[in-house]
Parts: sequence; structure tokens; C-alpha cells
Amino acid sequence: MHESLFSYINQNAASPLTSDEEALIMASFQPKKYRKKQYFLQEGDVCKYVGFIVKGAMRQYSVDDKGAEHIVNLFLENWWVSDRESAVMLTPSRYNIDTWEDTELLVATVADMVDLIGKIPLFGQMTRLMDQRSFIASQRRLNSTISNTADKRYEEFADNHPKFIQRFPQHIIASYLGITKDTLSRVRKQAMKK
Amino acid sequence: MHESLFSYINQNAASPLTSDEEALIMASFQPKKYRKKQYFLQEGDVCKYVGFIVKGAMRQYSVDDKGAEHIVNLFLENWWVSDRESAVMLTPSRYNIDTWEDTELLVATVADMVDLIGKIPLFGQMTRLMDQRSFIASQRRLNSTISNTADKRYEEFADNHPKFIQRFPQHIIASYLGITKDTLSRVRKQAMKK
DNA sequence: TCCACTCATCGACATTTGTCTACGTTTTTT
DNA sequence: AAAAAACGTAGACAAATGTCGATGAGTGGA
Repeated sequence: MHESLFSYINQNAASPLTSDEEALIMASFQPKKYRKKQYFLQEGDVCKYVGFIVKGAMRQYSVDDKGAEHIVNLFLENWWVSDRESAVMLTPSRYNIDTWEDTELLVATVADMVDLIGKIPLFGQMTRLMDQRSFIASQRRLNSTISNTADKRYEEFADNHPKFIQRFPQHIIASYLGITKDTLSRVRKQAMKK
Repeated sequence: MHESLFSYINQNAASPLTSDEEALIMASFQPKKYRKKQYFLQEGDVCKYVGFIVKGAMRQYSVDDKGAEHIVNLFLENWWVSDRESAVMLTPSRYNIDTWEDTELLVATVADMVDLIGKIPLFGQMTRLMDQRSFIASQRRLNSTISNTADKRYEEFADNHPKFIQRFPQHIIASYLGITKDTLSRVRKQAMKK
């Protein structure tokens, strides 16, 4: 089960892990199974864990005054899951994270992650790359959100993330794009005509 | 002039820099002065430099098919400036970065930054923190953008970034928020009544 | 099998936001 | 000092998006 994590790390660092390093990592990450709709993190709690998705699908979202959910992030296999704001600042999270499908995770504490970054340079490189990529993806999405209308946002999204479209229902995608499910339905109808 | 950079680093790392380390850093960062409206980076170029703002104000924006500008980021004193996507991926940038006021920068090449991260652990810590903070800020803004209507976005923004409001004109703020200057004007008018 | 629930779509209507043109003021440039 | 440009606001209208209630198809659980 840890293999998918090791191969992920090896793909994202300059050289392969030694078996000692693998052992260290293995010791920090516990396999956990979540059934559909279970919480990984609840609003108000401090995020103390980081998960690596071996199999499954998850979402991160906030809930507004009216009870409406707003999807901040979607996750699939080989993605890291956590609320970084809460984990880094040690503040109560404003988000919920839960599973959308039955999901297998490798879970480590934030403290152990920091430890591994200190002990294994390759691990540090990998997390640095992961931080940078997350930021880049976030900036792209932001740019798309402030620059385009709903139809172009959906088109871009569908092109760049076909797997999300396959795995998550439309009202989730709509929320991720910052529109209502009704608007997404209209947008798709228009797009069909072409 | 390098002092503001040193004190920034010392504020964001576990222990203070040694004078050897300061010398190394000093050698990599060249002071540069930009007059208002000068480009730091143009769309299509690969971002090869990273700037630290000693004094001044800058903006990062994309330009759409119709020639409209969309503000992706605003920068003031003690902020790092670069297009991280271009710098990390070595791809042509989709953004422009220019000065909004006369600005004093400390500029290093991306290659030198990587070098410093390798040579000075404290510098690595600082950039890691900076990456994480950038991501957190980006996520917050994204959440606000997809969750709120224009008036709440502006209210939140004004509360969290009063300095931006003082230094940048309204049409820039509007673009940053993903609305037109006309809408922002209306929103402000409504807010006055309360 | 039946029931409850989720999901996507639709239409009518309300609200928000964008577009465009115009105007007066302020700021910058010549 | 004069001219030009940038800036904020305004109103009228158009377009995009949200809201709500209803429907039917599909899904999973009891």
C-alpha cells in the first residue's frame, strides 16, 4: 500500500529513496480506510493530519451563513489532502474535508511531516515542489475565475480536469467553479449545440 | 538597502543570519530602481528574476482577447515578486508584471535563489514559509471569490487589505476582485449608506 | 419490491453584474 | 499655463446568473 507513495516521491525528487528512508516514511504513514461521506477534517478543528490518497475521491469545502457549501478543492488518487492554512498556522479550520467515494489514505501527523522534511532531504524537495504546484494551480484557477464568464470557466475546467468531471456530480463541479448547478446546466446545454 | 531584506529573513526564520550568510545573499541581490509603469516581466517571456520590494507598488495581470487587464496579484513593500509558474516550470509567462509606483527592488536570478536555498538552510526555511503563505492567501481569496457576491468580496478585501485600497485606484481593485469598476462604484455607494 | 434520496433539467421570474456613453474632477504631461 | 490623460461616478439598457418550484430518471437502502 505504501508503494504508491514511494513511487510518487521518486517521481518528484532528484534521486530515488534509500530503503532506510523508505522505512522512516513507512513508519510515519498509517493506512486508513474511509467510507463515503466521512469527515477527514471538520470546520473548527485544527488540522493535525496530512493524507495521501491511494484510492478514492475527496472534497474540501466551506459552509456559508445560509448553509450552502462552496467547494474549495477536489482530490483524487495521488493527491495530498489537508487544510494547509490550519496546519501551518495552527488555527481552527474554516473548511470541512470529507470523502466523496470510499477512500484509502496514508495518513501522517503534521508534526511527523515536519520531522521527515528535516530528516530526508528528498522528502523536503518533494514537499517544496508540491507547495509550488499547489500555488501555481491555485493562481491559475483564480485567474480563470476573475477573467472568464461561467461558460469559459467550465470549458477550461473540462479540458484540464476531465477526471474530475467523470468522478464528481455536476452540482459539485458547479460549486467548485463558483456558480449554481442551474447555471452549469444551462452552460452545458449551450455547449452541446456546437 | 539590503537591510530590509535581512530583517525580513530574520523575522521569518528560526535563528538570525550569520554575517557570512548575509554576504552571500548580498552578492546575489542587485538593487534596481524602476519608474512607474515599467515592466518587470512581460507576457511570453520566461521569468528569470525574483524581486524583493524595498519600496513601491507593483501588479501582476493577464490580458484577455479583448485587451482587458485582469489583476492576479498586487504587491507592496516587503513582498516577493515573480511569476512562480513561469519560474518553476520554465514556461513563457501568461502574465505581465509592472510597477504601479516608482519602486526600489532587490533582484536576484531564479538560479541564484535556488542556489541560496541549497547553501543557506535559513533561506530555505524562509522561502518554504513564503510558499506556504502565498498558497494560503491564494486559497482564501479563491474561497471568497467563489462564495461571495461582489459587495461582500469588497467588504472582506477592504477589511483585510486596507493598504491596497490606499495605494491602488478603484479600477485596479475592481479587477483584482473580478468585477468591473462600475460595479465596484455601485457597491461602494451602497456600503456608504450604512 | 418499494421507498427515499440524489441528481440533472426546465421554466418563470428576480437580482446582479456588465456594457456603453457621458460628465466633472483631479492628476500628469507637455 | 494649457492640454491630455486618468479617475470615479452616473444612468439606461442588455446580458448573465441566481432563486424557486416542479418534474422525471436513476440509485441505493430497508
